[in-house]
Amino acid sequence: MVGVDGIFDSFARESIFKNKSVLQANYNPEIITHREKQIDTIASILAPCLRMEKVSNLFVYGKTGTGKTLSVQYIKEKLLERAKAQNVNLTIEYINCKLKKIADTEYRILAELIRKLGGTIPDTGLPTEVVYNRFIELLESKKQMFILVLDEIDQAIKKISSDFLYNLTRLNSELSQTQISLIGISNDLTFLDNIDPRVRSGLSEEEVVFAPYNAPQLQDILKERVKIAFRTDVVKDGVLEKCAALAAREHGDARRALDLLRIAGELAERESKKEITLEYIDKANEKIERDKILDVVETEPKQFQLTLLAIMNLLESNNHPKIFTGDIYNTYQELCKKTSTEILTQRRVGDIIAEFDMLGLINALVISKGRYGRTREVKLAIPPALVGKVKKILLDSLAL
DNA sequence: AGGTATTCACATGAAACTATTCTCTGAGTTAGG
DNA sequence: TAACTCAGAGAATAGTTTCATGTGAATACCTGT
Repeated sequence: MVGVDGIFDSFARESIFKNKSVLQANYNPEIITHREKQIDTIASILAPCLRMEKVSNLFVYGKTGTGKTLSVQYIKEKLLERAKAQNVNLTIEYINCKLKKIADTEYRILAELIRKLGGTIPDTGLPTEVVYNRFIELLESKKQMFILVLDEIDQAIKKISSDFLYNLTRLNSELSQTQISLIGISNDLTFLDNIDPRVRSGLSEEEVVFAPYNAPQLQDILKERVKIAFRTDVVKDGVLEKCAALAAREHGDARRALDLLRIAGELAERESKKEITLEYIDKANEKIERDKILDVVETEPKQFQLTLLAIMNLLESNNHPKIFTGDIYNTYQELCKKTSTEILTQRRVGDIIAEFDMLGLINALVISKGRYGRTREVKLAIPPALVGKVKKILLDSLAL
């Protein structure tokens, strides 16, 4: 252990970082490498707004970390600059629909918009229709072009019905002063397939796809940032390439590549090293995985923790590596009695198991055992090195 | 042996319910003129 | 009479229950050889 003074000392020394924020997620670079084509396309689609002409609704697809949000934000800034210079009354609002408690329902998205436009609206208690009316009122208060960017729109539509989008596209007919256009950003490429065709045609008049970066492209991106982020000679040979390769494996996620580099840097610095070597990338990779898992396990509500513990206990006692929903439910019930928690229905526990699958803590595969029914076959996806720690967290937090 | 028909043990979906938190409204109350 | 208080009605939301329907393939059950 270094001790508190030691920690402060190592921070007082010269950092290997020159400007760490460059590697953080919210950083907006001057130039967006390898996205020129998409940016041009989007720009040409949106350009008519500078002449106060209605802009086509636009849909942007691409996996996480492919630069969708970054590109759209970039164009937004440029457009606003230009609009100001040309005296065009243009408003562009960006809303991330995934943010819990802020914009993940119809009501909240509208409320957030109203706030951004300078209105006030309570968090709850009002009929949604009232919120609509206030929104329209605000829009109509002056003549303007309004572009609404809805990021991670697929997340929101899973919860809200697609009527919401329909209403938005239809809003123009109720507006006399304002022209409103939508830009939807989605991680899910199949998203548009499962929504109402009426909505689809209105919504996605134009589409732009962001393909995943490949490893060389990721390297280029990293190179750009490394120049600004680190002091010279901090990043050893092969480090960039490795970051890029690891991230390319994760569907070309640039964010992941940058995270790897940043955390590797932090780890190296913590050990008061002057350079980042390959081993730190491996450590960073592990740390990212570990933190993600531990964070999920810790913050999950009680019933989820009980379910997870049931799964882990079963896998431990049972030599077969295969366990099924029914077994889990039985063990879960026992655990509930032991902790005097109320027992949820099997229906619900089934959903909880499905959610763990989504989170990547387990692998659950729906199989048919023929005469013996249909069920999920569950395997733990937590790395063995972490199992002990996860279990301890569960036992602690459940006071067992 | 080969072909159907059953059947299990859940999965998956939709709707309804519950508890909580919050707004708005209007009746009743209060205090000052 | 104007301002204030406060209870009740109505909303949104998250988490759940209830009810209903779906489903893939191992078996049971035929059927004719």
